[in-house]
Amino acid sequence: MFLNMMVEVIENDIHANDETALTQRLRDSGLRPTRQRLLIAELLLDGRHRHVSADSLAREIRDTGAHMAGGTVYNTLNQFTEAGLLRRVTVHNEHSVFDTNTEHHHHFYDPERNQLIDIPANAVTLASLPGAPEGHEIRAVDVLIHISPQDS
Amino acid sequence: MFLNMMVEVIENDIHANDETALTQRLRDSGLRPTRQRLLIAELLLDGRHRHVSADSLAREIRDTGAHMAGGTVYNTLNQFTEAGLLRRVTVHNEHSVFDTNTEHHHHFYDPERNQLIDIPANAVTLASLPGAPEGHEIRAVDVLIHISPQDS
DNA sequence: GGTCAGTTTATATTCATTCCAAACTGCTTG
DNA sequence: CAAGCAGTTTGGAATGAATATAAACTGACC
Repeated sequence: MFLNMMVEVIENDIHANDETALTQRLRDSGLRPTRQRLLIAELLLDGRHRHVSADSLAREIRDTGAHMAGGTVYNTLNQFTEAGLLRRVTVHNEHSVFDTNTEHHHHFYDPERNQLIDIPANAVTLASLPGAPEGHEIRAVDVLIHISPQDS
Repeated sequence: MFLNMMVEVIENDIHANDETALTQRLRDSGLRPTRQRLLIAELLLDGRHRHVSADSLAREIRDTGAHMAGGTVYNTLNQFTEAGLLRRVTVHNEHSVFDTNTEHHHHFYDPERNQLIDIPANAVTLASLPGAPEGHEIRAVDVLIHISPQDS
C-alpha cells in the first residue's frame, strides 16, 4: 500500500509536466482530456514531425499495452485535425476522380460541392522546387488548392 | 427486316468515323477495342475536359441503356489511366494520413514505399496562383510531388 | 468457322471509415 | 464528496469504394 502510493507519486512526478501540458493543450482545443485522448496526444504531439494513419497509430497504441476501440482512434484523429493539432494529408490513393484532361494542370477543390475545377498549368507558376531525394526523380507535381465560400 | 437493315446501315454511318477513330486509339494504347471499352471511350474521350468517378461514370453508362459490371468500369478506368488516356486526381478524402506537422508544408510521395516525405513550405515557391472562383477564397494549397526510382 | 488469350460478368472479399446504442467517465453542482 | 449529466468510449454492425476470383464470353488470328 505504501509502496503503491510511492510508485504513484513517482509516476505522477515523471509525467507531471508532460501530462498537465498536454491536458491543457487539449482543454484549450475544447477537448476533454480523457485517458485515450491523452495517450494519443502523448504519442503524436511531442513535437516530432511524422505521418501516421489511423491504422499505424492503432498499432502503436497496442504496442503501448493499452487497448483502444478502432472508432476512438478515428474519432480522436478527426477531432485533433479539426482542432488544428494535426493536419490531414491526402495521398494518391483510393477514392479517385478521373480527369479527361491529361495535359498537365492543377485543381481547385470545393468541398462544399465536392467538385473539382481545372486550373491550367500555366496559371500556377512554381518558381522553385526541391530536388527529389537520392536515387529518385520527380514524376509529377500536383497542386490542389482548397477553396471555401468566402467569409462574409 | 428491311427497315431493320436500313437502321443498321444508318447507325453504322453515323458512328463510322467516331468508332473507327476510337477503335484505333484504343488499339494504339494496347487495349483491345471491346464493346464496353468503346462505350466508355465514347463517353469520356470526346475531347471535353471533365472529372468522373467510377460511380458517376457507371450511372452515365446506365443512362445510356447499356449494362456494365461494376468491376469493368473500375478496370477500364484503371487501364485508360495507365495508358495515359485519363489522369487520376486525388481529392482530400477517405484513406488519409495525418501529419503531426501542422505548419504549412508540402510533400514528396513515394509510391514504392507508400511513404510521404515532408518538404518545408519555403522549398516550394509558388510564383503565381489563380484567384479563387467568385465568392470563394483560397483555404490551403497542397503541393504533392510524385517521385519514383530514377531510370537507370 | 475454331481456337485461345484477353475480357467481362457476378459475386465474394477486403479494407478504411462511419454509425449506433449501450456502458462508462470527467466535470460540475449541491 | 455523492449524484447526475453531458460528453466519450466501446464493440459491433453498416457502409462504400475498390479489388479478387472463377466461370462465361468474345475479339482476333489461323
